[in-house]
Amino acid sequence: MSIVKIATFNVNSIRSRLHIVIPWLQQEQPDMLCMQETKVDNDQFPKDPFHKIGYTVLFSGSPKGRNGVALACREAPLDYTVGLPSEPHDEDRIITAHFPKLHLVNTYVPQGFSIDHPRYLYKLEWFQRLHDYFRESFSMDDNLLWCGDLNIAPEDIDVSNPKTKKNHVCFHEAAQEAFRNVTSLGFVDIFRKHHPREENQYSFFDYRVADALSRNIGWRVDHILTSPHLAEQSRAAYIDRHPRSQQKPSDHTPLLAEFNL
DNA sequence: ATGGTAGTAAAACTA
Repeated sequence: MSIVKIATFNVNSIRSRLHIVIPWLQQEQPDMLCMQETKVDNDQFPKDPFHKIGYTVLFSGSPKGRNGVALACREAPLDYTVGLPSEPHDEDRIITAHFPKLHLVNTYVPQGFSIDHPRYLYKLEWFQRLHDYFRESFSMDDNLLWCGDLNIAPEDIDVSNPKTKKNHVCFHEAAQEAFRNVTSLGFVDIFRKHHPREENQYSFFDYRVADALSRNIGWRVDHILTSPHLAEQSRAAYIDRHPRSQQKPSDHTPLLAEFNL
């Protein structure tokens, strides 16, 4: 049995965040780092810096220069796929990797723009398509882990001023319901398991809010969720605010979880 | 109540 450390981090452009991500990996030494919003097409992904510090890196971007997901790991997976099985595949939003001891799904869920916009409907449908993917392609009796920037704060406790955010696409009731529909398959929120009812724990701080970090005005929209059996093997979960204090930080900060596997 | 910043890129568009 060994400790397996898994992290998720919306890097908001991997090329602009290498000065944070590479030293952070060397210091924290997670077994797997799931990244979102890499904002780079596959032919331009900076894989050499990861290889030089002993990490394999898988990635799935697109020519659009937005979205993009990646997975850095100390040991390469048995195999991996990108995209959802249903149309449109959104290969720049989801990467699935199969390891000997667990199955990992790293997602960048659509943000939604505004609750009266077609992109919000797309977000709600995306959660449903993800639900169908989990139900059809995985067993909740396996060690299954779903993580990433899920663009949803599940409850009032997960945002600074819940009363002012009821119509925000990352807090609106319909989005919360669509998210709960996925977690109802049996997913356990690993951060909440270890910090029940703990307030002021956020993973996203809007650049446009002055001094958001020091005033702790943020959102908990990045998550690590697992099947019940894997949750029983979790030993810790924590948000690492340190990278948010670096030069040119991402607007998100890493979330980590440790498991006895 | 609006707009605030940072990324992609090369003017808006996205978050």
